[in-house]
Amino acid sequence: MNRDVDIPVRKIREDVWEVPQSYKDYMRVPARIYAAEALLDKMKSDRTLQQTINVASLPGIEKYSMVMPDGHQGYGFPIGGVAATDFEEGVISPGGVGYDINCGVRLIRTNLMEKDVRPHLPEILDTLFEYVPAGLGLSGKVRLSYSQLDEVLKGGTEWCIENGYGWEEDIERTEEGGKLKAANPEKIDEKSKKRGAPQLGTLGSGNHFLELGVVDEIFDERLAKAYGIEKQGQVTVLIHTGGRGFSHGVCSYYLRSFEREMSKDATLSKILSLERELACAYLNSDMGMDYFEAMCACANYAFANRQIAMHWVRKVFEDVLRSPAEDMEIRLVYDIAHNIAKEEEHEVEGKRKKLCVHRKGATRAFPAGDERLPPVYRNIGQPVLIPGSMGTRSFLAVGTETAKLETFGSCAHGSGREMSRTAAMRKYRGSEVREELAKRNIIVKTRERRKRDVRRKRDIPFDKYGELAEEVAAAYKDPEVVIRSCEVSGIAKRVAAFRAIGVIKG
DNA sequence: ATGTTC
Repeated sequence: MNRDVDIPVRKIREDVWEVPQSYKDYMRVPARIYAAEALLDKMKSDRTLQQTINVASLPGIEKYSMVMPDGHQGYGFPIGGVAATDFEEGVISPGGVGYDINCGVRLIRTNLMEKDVRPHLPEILDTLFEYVPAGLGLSGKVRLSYSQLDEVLKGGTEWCIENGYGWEEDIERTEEGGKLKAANPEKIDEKSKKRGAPQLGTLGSGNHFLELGVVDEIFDERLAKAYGIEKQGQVTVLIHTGGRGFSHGVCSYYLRSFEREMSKDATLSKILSLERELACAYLNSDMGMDYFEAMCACANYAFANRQIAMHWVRKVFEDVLRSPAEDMEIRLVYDIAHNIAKEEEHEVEGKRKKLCVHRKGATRAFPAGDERLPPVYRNIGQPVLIPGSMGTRSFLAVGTETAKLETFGSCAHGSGREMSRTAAMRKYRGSEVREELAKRNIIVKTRERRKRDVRRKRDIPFDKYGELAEEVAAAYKDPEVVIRSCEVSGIAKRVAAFRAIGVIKG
């Protein structure tokens, strides 16, 4: 079961572990694991540790190849992987970003209380479901021409605000102001543009969701208040989605191109033979920079996607509750990317360096005082969003000095999968998952499947809510364990917890 | 994650 028990892992301190660079000759830096022992043991049952070790072979990697407490096996990099490479001499790797570029989360607060919203919950969810389509391959309500799509790719959240999809204040409450300046629409292939143009403002599938919740517990009153989180029972909204089919197309396109290019370079050829999924290109090369600029465009698309979804949340609350969004104080707390490679400066061995920080299923977590934070949060610290799964709590945390010093200002991004989708489908029935949540007063809305649309697996009976089983809480790590490990290792500090009352599941 | 197999 535990295939990686032979890897030498030594304890650095509570919930921090290290595999020395000397373990393999291709490692350029040690591998670091931020996790409680039980989480570390789970990482040994799949390829998580081996993948973290492989990432340590990337040219230009600084300090450590890291994996966060919710880490598990992914494509090339583990999900939960963090790796920073020298921007001048190092490489960029699409596997260190993921297929869903700028998949991320947005937390919204309101001044409404659970009792105000409960009676209207079914209507709110039904209406939201119309405005923010959930499921594979669907089109959104915003219709874009190709030239408008290019404007979105360059402008991100700014384009949304200029075109009536949000408030000016939403911009500074989004990581990087919702706009990566290096974005270049010309670096996107036509096929991805065609696929992505109609999908803006859609939720997608899998673990993507739009969730109405309430404040369940406040751990730090001062910070919570600064983030607009004031009391138990206060209604909040979480949106988890990313760059849709658009980003998937771009990632696939560049992975293919990278593999062809790598065989021409001796150093990169070795990486390709070690692990094909670690395709990469020097940032200081045409191919590397093309991907970087395309990836930034995808990131802007995803920021815009979540911004437009929030716009519909404001509109639906207005329509159903018959009150202006301003009066209900439907305000963005923060929007954060958790699948991205960012140009950031960090201190390495006493020197400030320009790095490419890959966060793949990992969240930026800057502490108070960081000059890159917007004025509203500069003296408070960056809000860190760690959503749970269906029926478990989600957390709002804050970045720490330890994170800044050790993990290039990064921490966990959520609970992390623990059971494969197929395994979850075999073990649980979607309808039962839905009923169990209903017993706990959590309404789940999702696209119902028709029998003829579902490719039958012989041992799994048809269920119109079948896909819900893939996202059952038991298929994920317990978020309480993940947040504890973030705190014990020192890379984040919890501020508040939320529990869901209504979920639109993608 | 994903027009769930270019």
